[in-house]
Amino acid sequence: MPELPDVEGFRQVLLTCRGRRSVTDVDVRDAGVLRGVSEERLRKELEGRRLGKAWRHGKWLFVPTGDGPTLVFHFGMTGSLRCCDQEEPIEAHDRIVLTLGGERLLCYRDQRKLQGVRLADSADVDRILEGLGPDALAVDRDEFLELLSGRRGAVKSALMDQSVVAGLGNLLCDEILWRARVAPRTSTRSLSEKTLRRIHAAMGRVLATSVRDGCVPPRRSWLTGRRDDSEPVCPRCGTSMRSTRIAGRRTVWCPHCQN
DNA sequence: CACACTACCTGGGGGC
DNA sequence: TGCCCCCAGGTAGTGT
Repeated sequence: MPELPDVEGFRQVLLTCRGRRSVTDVDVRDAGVLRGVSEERLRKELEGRRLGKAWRHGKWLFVPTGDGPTLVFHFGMTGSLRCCDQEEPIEAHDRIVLTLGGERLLCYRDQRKLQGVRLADSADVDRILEGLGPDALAVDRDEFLELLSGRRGAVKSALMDQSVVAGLGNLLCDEILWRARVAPRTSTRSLSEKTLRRIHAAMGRVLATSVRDGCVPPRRSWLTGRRDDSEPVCPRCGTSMRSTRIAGRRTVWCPHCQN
């Protein structure tokens, strides 16, 4: 599920989970989501510390803990973060549950465990950021053109590459290219500057709406709202949409609008 | 270096 | 009903 807009929503969950209460309990219900940190160390480092102001880069979420290490979340394809009262039931996929201020629960839920939770010192944080391009929400037009220049492969592959631009995932890329009327397999190198600008503009609009909604909205007027139909048609022109695999991911596009 | 492909996990759905 | 295979909004590792 989580692409930039979803993770931005999880950041809001942290910011609004009743201020910055200190961690009073750390319940690791499935150590399979811990990356490079033991259950014992996670508990030791977090208990008694206050969660600072969360920040996000691409699909990564960073939570400083006062003078301690930074708590780092990545949500893979199925992760989420929620804040609830202690009375609410813990579900099977709630892998880590933090108690804040003795009363609120912060639950890291993730079915597939493709990614996970880690503790990072500042060097670790730098290492993560080094592998990422600029955040998709912060890339201006000129920088976008620069980032995509010299790329040979499919434009969708370039947009999906987190080291180029951070935050775009499979749904966002299809949505952006559909809105910009560019076929996903088009070689990046063959795109005119004008077309690249159109993609950048589409990225901005798609992200703005998606961040507001906390996800890429499955509206019927969007490609995302059609892609799971048994026989999807383009919301713009009614043409049957095509489906293929690019960069290992299912890719849906309109052969009429996007070419 | 740029790119493509697979493995890593779990669970839901379709076909037989 | 059970089993098997495929698929799913991500990334790291490996090979070309």
